[in-house]
Amino acid sequence: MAYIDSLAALGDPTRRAVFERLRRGPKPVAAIAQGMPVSRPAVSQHLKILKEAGLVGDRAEGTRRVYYIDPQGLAALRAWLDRFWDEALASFQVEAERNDNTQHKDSR
Amino acid sequence: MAYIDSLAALGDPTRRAVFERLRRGPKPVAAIAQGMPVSRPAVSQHLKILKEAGLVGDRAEGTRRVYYIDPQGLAALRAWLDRFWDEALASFQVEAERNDNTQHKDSR
DNA sequence: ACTTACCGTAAGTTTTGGCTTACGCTAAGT
DNA sequence: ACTTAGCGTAAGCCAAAACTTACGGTAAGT
Repeated sequence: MAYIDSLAALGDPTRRAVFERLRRGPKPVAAIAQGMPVSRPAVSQHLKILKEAGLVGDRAEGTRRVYYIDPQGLAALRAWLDRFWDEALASFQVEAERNDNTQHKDSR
Repeated sequence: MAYIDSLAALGDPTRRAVFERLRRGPKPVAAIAQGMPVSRPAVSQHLKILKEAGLVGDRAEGTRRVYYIDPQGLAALRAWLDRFWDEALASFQVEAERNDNTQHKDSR
């Protein structure tokens, strides 16, 4: 259940900020931490969690570590959300019809 | 930015469990808390946060409060995710082409 | 009217988890 | 070889937040 870790990971504001900084393309850690209100080690810790959640990947590039968004993690989250959406909407529909049947007299 | 609150809300495991119990349709609080490892007041507090995030709605039904999933909250989350998906995939594509250009000699 | 079922909220406690500082490792440059 | 840049990890601290117990309030049933 990768979507579970994804939601837990994206639940934190700073972690979401880290994640969104990779939206435009891969970045080394120092570049991500640049201008952020937290220290670089803090960013590293967040990246670790994001990686465990399958949301980002990393590669070594000399002495620096370049992180990038892993489309698979996003895909898993999207899949969960879509499935949830369908089910919720279906039950919503069912209940709407149920209300139509029970209220015979008046619209309002 | 409703999606922010949505992600923060769904970040907690028990809150996600509460939310998922409403997937099949509306339920009163006691029914939601039924069989959960936490107390009923805890569930109430989680429902409050889910409501503030726009993920659930509630209506009074006699002495009980029936909670249900609010499609709008899910829609906001989906919108954010889709937008993010597009951007991330685009930058991913760009980088893939960049790699093709820099490696002239050999595949792999 | 009295009781009971159902629920929200307050207060207080405990636990989670995010952050910093300190340290160690590897790769590259001189 | 020595230095420097770039990161990851450990230890410890602290604030946020999740949970429990206790209480009060409303609606329905008797």
